[in-house]
Amino acid sequence: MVDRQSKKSWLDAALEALASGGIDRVRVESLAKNLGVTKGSFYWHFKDREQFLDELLNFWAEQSTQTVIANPNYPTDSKARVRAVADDIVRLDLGKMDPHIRSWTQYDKRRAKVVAKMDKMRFEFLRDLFVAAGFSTSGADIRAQSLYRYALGEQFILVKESMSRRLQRIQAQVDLLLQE
Amino acid sequence: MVDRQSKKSWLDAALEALASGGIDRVRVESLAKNLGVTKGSFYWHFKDREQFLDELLNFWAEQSTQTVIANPNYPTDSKARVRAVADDIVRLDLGKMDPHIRSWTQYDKRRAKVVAKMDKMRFEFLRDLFVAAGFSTSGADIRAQSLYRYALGEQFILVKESMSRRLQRIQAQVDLLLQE
DNA sequence: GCCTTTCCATACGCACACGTATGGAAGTTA
DNA sequence: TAACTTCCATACGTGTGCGTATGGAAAGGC
Repeated sequence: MVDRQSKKSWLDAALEALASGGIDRVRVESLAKNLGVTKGSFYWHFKDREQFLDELLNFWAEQSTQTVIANPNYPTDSKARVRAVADDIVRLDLGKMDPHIRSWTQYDKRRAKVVAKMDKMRFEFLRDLFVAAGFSTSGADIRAQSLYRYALGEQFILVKESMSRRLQRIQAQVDLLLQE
Repeated sequence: MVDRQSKKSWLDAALEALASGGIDRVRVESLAKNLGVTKGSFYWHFKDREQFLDELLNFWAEQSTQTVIANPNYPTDSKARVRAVADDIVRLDLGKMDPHIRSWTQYDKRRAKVVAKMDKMRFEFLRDLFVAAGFSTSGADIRAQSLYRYALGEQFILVKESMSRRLQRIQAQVDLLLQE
C-alpha cells in the first residue's frame, strides 16, 4: 500500500522529467532531488535503473491507454465522432509524450514492442471509428493509418502553429479522409 | 602513414552513431575509438562537444537538403511527380535520421530552429508540387502539410511493415490528396 | 516496552566521459 | 637541416551518475 504509493510517486516524477527533457533527464539522483529524498529510497523500491525504466514504460502505456480510449462522451454520429477524436488528439495533446518515448525505445527491441503494441491499439481504435462511419475494412484501414500518421507527425513538427490553425488542419485532413 | 582525420570524417562517424542509437551515442571517446584515433584529434578539430554537435546539426541539414530537393529526374507530369516523391520518401528512407534529430533538438530552442527551417523547406517543396498539380494555394498548403505529417509519422511508427505495404499505403494517401 | 518490518540517509567505490596540458611524430617551408 | 606547422597520443583532473553497504528512524505487532 505505502509501497505502491511511493513507487507511483517515483514514476510520476519520472514521467514529468521525461516530458520535459527526454529519457536522458530521467536520472535517479535527479528524481530523488525533485522528490526531496535520497536515492536510498529509489534502491529500496526498485532493483536498478533499467528495471525502473521498464516499469516507467508500462506505466506510460497504461496511462496512455486509459486516456485515449476510455473517453466516455463522444458524439453518437459516427462521422462527428471521428472529428471529435481528431480534435482531442490535437487539443489535449494526446501523444505529447510520444516523441520522447519513441526516440528512447527505438533502439531497444524489447521496449519497442511495448510501443508497437500501443500503436496497434490506437490504430485499431481509429480504424473502428472509420468502420462505424461506413467504410469497408480496407478503406477504414487506410484512413486510420493516415490519420494516425498525421497525428504522430503533428507531434514532431517543429514549426509551431497556433492551436486554432492546428485544429483547422486536422479537420481538413479528416474531411479528406471522410469524403467518398 | 597514420590516418589523418578531417572534420568531415568526424562528422560522418557522428552521423552514423546518431543513426544507430541517437544523440546519446555520439560520444567523443566512442567516435575516436571507431575512427582508430584518440580524442586528442577531436579536440584539435573542434572546440568542444557542444560546438561539434552544432556542426553536426548543420552537416545533417545540408546533406538532407541536397538529398531531398536536388533530385534531378522526376516525371514531368505534376501528379506523377507527387507520386514519385512520395515513393522516394518511403523507399529511400528519407528522414530516417529524423526521429533521432528531433528527439535530440526538441529541448533545445536554438537547435530546434535549424530543424524548423528544414521543416519549412521540405514543406514548401511539397507544397510547390501540389501547386504545380493545379491546386489552389490553400488547397496545396493543406495537402502538403498532410503529406509531410504522414511522412514524418511514418518514421516513428514502431509497427513495422513490409516495404511494398508501406509504398502502397503512402500511394493511397497520395490518391486521397490528389483527388478533387 | 521490545522487536520486526518498512522506509530512507549517509558514505563509499567505481566507471564513464569531458576537457586540458603537454609532448612528439610527420610533413612543410625556408 | 633547422625551424615551423599540422595533427595526434598520453596522462591527468574533474564531474556525474550508478549501485552497494550500512546504520537508523518510524510504525505497527507481540
